[in-house]
Amino acid sequence: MNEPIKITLPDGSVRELPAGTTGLELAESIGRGLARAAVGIRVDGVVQGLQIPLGSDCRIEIVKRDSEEGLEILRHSAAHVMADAVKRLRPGAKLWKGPAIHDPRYGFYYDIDLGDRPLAQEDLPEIERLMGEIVGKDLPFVREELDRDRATALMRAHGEDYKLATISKIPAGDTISFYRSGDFVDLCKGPHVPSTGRIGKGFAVLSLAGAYFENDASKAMLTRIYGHAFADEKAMAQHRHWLDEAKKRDHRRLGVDLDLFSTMGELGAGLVLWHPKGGFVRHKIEEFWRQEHLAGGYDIVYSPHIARADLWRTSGHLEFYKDSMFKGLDVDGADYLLKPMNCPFHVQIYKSRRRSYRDLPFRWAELGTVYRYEDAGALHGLMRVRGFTQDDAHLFVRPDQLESEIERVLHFILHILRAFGFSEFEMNLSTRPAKYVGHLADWERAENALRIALEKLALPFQVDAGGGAFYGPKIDVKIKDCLGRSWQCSTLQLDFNLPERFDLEFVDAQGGRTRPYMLHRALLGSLERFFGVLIEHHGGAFPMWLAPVQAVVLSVGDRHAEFARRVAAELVEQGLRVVADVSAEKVGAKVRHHLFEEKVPMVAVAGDAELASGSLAVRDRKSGDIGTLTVAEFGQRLRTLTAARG
RNA sequence: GCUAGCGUAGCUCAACGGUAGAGCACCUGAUUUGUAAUCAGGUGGUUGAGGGUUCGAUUCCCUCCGCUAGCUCCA
Repeated sequence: MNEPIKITLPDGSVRELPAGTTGLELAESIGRGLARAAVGIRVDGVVQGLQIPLGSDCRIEIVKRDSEEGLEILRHSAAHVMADAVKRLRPGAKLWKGPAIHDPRYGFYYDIDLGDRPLAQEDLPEIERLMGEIVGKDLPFVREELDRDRATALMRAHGEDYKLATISKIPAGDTISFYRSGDFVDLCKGPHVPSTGRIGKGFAVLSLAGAYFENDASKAMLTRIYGHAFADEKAMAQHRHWLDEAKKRDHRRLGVDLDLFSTMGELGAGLVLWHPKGGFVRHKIEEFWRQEHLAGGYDIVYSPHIARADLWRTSGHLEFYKDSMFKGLDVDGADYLLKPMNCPFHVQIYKSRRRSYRDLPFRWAELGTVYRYEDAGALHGLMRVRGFTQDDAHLFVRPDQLESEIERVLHFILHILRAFGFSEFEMNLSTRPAKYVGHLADWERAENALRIALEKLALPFQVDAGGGAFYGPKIDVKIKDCLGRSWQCSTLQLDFNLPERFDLEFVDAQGGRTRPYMLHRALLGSLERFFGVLIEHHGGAFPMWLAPVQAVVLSVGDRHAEFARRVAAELVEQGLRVVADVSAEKVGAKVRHHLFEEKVPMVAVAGDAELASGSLAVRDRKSGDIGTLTVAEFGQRLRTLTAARG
């Protein structure tokens, strides 16, 4: 019998068990329910597999399958089982790697080289079925540690070329471990569930894609198979429901259904047509944006879509972003380029005359349409396009104004985003990368100013050390939509490059020349993209202030048509967006069409009773029947909701 | 750009070597309707484009364009 060891449980109680007891045996000794839910064990803070024997006194915590770490173990183990299933289906398949991932959409994947026998979407159910068989056999996951030579020999024997590459990258002295489940063996650090049965029934094989070996576009393209696994079938079903919900809110779908916008091959990929309804929403967004900017101390500027190549040479864009700029236009023998950014123009406005310290800061904003040659494969609906309008602004500030201007911009960003119904944000500070321009002292000061501004906001933020652009540090703001997905929209960036390249200066109080700090910022980012996010967030049902049609007056029969038209016209005269539907349809069909297909916020029925009393029977898309309102009350209600931006 | 897949009427889909069909939408007519689909009739497609194989191509092959899922990229 082994020496007893002392095991401290999370509640502080201590158990004595023989050394060599496995985590699973320990869990069983605590309780059967716990043992059933266990997928791993945290030993002195480190998560490991339940099959590993405990060697000495330790503090432990059982990792349950529905915890974040538990799910990771579950998903990672499911990835192994999936690879096992794929190898049964395609015996020559070579594995690369198959981790669990943190993404609301996917749980795990495995990158596999299938040679000349690729898998198709139709093969996924078969993979899932084979996984079910392997889970049903409840094969134990057995950990093996091998020295480098044996490890290499084992993988060579299995024809796992990619694993050989991985082994060669494992530093000398590190443990090389494998996990076996039945005949399947995989190079893997672990941890894994004790046996395949523990994966349970809450898993699915979801999709196929390509992925480069070692994430390098110059290397072989492997097949990536995505799957998901949850603690139980119910959670898996909920996830499927989430996927359905996301599909229903897809802005590309809603763009067609609600006639908001289109992109079509006839124009060229990644170019957007805003239809009247989408155009109206954009008009409202822009109207609000201009109003807030003017109130917020900005001046509005405009700049052209093209400029001489020289400008882009001076700015450095041609040097750094040539591949993503559209090819030049020949204008009377001179080379002109479509603008990928607005900043050089704003810089030129700055340079158009001598600037005094008394006039700074300048805050110049523009809804500037830019063109970027994005990779064809990167294009996606409105989210990633080749022509889009940035809600751009550039600030030229005196050194002593830097901190206060940064703070001001951050407040402004949140103010604007909140107006669109977003309330959750993720802030990210990106600092100096290895390759940078400008002076170290400027970088440090700027990073400090950004950090302090973030701290003052009292919103949590992440630091991406070294993640800044070569020309300056930045803060990015992501918004969370109603499905919990985050979208990067706002950005605030310092620029130490352009002021230098264009030799910007102002006359300071001593009559000397001083270089201003330059800040770029965008709030919505791209109007196209923001519109896409807005469509998905609201599921196409825009809030009253943005809705292209705010209400429809429905006549019950022909004798109410004139009344319905008159009421609609009256409300339109009051500045509301109301139309009458006097078609020969039943009321039910009209309600269905306007409220649920067109997603109009309100309908108002005009029948005999309403005609007699000059009122309307109002129904709200969200809250249902509101009752009878006079025409004046109805108009007032619409106005109130519009003003509330609700 | 890369890998895989897809492209048939405005939308959703059928036909898969033998000159293209349904539902919805749209138009017309009937119905006069009270809160999630009234009925009938009709219009509508050189099957993304071009080339090839074939007696014959929406169907098979090639190129291009576009789209989708990822990967790479994203000032």
